Amino acid sequence: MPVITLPDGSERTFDNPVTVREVAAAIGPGLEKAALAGKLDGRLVDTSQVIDRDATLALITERDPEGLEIIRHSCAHLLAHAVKQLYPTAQVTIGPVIENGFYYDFAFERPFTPDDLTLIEARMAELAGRNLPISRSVMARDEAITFFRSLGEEYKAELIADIPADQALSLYRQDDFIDLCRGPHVPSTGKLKAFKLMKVAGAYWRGDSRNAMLQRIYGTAWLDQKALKAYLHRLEEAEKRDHRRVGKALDLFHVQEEAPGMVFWHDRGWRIYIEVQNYIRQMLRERGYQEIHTPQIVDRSLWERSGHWEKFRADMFTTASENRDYAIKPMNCPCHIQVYNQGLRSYRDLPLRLAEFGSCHRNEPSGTLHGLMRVRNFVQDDAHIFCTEEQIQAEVSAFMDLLFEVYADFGFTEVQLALATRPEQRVGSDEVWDKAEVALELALNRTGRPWTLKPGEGAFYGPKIEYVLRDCLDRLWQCGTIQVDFSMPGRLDAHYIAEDGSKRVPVMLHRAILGSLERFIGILIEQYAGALPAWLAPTQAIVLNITDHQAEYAGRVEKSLMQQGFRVMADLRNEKIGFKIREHTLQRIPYLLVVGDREMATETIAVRTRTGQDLGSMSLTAFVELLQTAIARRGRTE
RNA sequence: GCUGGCGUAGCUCAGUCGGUAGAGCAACUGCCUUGUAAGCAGUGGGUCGGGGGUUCGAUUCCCUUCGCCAGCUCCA
Repeated sequence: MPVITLPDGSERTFDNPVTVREVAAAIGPGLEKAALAGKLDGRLVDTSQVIDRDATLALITERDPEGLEIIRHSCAHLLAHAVKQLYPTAQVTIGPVIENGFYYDFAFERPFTPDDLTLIEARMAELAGRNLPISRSVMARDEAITFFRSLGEEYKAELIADIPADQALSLYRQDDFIDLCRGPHVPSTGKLKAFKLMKVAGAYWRGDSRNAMLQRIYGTAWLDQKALKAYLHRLEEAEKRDHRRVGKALDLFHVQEEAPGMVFWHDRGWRIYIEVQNYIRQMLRERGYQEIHTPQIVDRSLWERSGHWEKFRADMFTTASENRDYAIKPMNCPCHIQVYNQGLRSYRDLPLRLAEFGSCHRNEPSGTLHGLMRVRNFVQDDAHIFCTEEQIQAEVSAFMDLLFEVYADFGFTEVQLALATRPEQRVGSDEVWDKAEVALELALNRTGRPWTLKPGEGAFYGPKIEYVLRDCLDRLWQCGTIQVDFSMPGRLDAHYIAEDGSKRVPVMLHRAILGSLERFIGILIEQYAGALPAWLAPTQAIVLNITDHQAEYAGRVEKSLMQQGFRVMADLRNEKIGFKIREHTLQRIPYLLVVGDREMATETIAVRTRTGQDLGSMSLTAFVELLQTAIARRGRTE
């Protein structure tokens, strides 16, 4: 005699056990039709779920966020169903929901081609059109292993073997296709109305590179065709912002075969680079950092002492001269300790903050290189803070304040924060780890921002906080970081004399705000789609004459602005003004200064923005003021 | 590094079921002296990523190598 409590608080009593679908039907036929699943006492279940005792129930439809997730999950099954029909020898593995869609991994004797995807998608549409009922059943674990073995599904059997023996498993069947799945699923395939297969790529079985490589088919799924189209359109728009495309169009940088993963910065890109660097340089100075500069190439013996030679040799570029082996530095810290070690340090010197725009080389695997985002040669806004254990907390907090201030100046407010804690393999006592992890956690909580925990993902020498930004295609890139290091100062003989006269080893904090300047600029380019704010724009204003007659005046305007410290150019070509405006607007120059006879006569300039706004004619002084205001605002919008 | 796809003019791309290539934009030359997102005409430009093989003949087919793209793994 179950009593069902609905989300609005109302109760319905049934004489016999009922299914979720029957409850929906009792409320109304429209709801019965719309129900995709139920939420029974907070747990997502199928509409076929039988309820035999009192419970709270919410019906899940397209309007609930869970509804779309279930649709995507069922789409993954539909994909597997279609693949098994078309290619019976393919083996199914897993098919989870991801952001914007789903994927399914298959083991198959030959690669899937784009033509295969077309066929598979067509079969999916056909199966969806037949509105096949999806039914759930339960099977004992060992029985399930035998069952999937008999189907030749070895991967599935392996997955099930990892589940405790006493546990019963749920199976989902649609037509001739049966898959192991926790569920829930939509009641029938007709609920799947808007999906598209996107791409096929390799993926290791169980995410382990020692395992076989499977084929992963990615798809996207939405509530209706309109939402699907909107998503595809969004993707196209995002691709237009891709920093590799924009970097070429705006003549910022290039890469070429002879130097894979290393950037040739052109004048315009380098102006951005310098501007970013100088900004950070100033911020660090104001906060008590010293800027130093250390060698690119250092003898092997230092890397042996630091531990890099043993652990990361394959990832370092090396060179040799006169019977000595060298490594091109992959990071700056060992060199910074050398600077620290010059002279005897006192506790009064701490915290000592050493910063460097150090150019590092790491021999990253070829498959991981990606435009400016993942390169083999990069410059970090790197610094190492040498301090006592007691100072960790204050230094981390001060760093966080600085970091958010800097990110805000660049217009980034959405930052993902994560704390990576002690890994299995580590150095240092648990006591010290406790202290460091607590210090980082306190600093995170103090921000009032959400953060995630990554247990066991800290470095072997200490825990760290990661600051992650997204690119235009929703890929995540770590930019800032702060890491506590208990190991390296000791390995490289760093000491200070404490208040009581004893000799102690300092703690070292590795920290960066932008991380790699290359990556950060890549993200900036995408953030602004190339239209960088005035303070970063390679060219802040361009003077355009209408005819040769104003060439001399235009030159004077250019020179005056240049002498006042602005990045300005003049375009005196014999072209129509419309042509010039189009070209420089596409080059994303913030201000276009048009000078014709009228302006020349009145000693003014006609100002137009790259967004097409006409600011009218004004004196040069008025424009300088306007430009200065824009520059001072940096990337902040308020 | 792994799996798959791709590599044609400065750029974006077409093409060749094997007979040494084409468009638009850009560049160059000339005309036009122009008022807020493309003025007109003409000209030049490619060892079709590199190497090897098959063939009378390869940009096209095969092998190999490098790079790029997508994803996976990795990222001190």
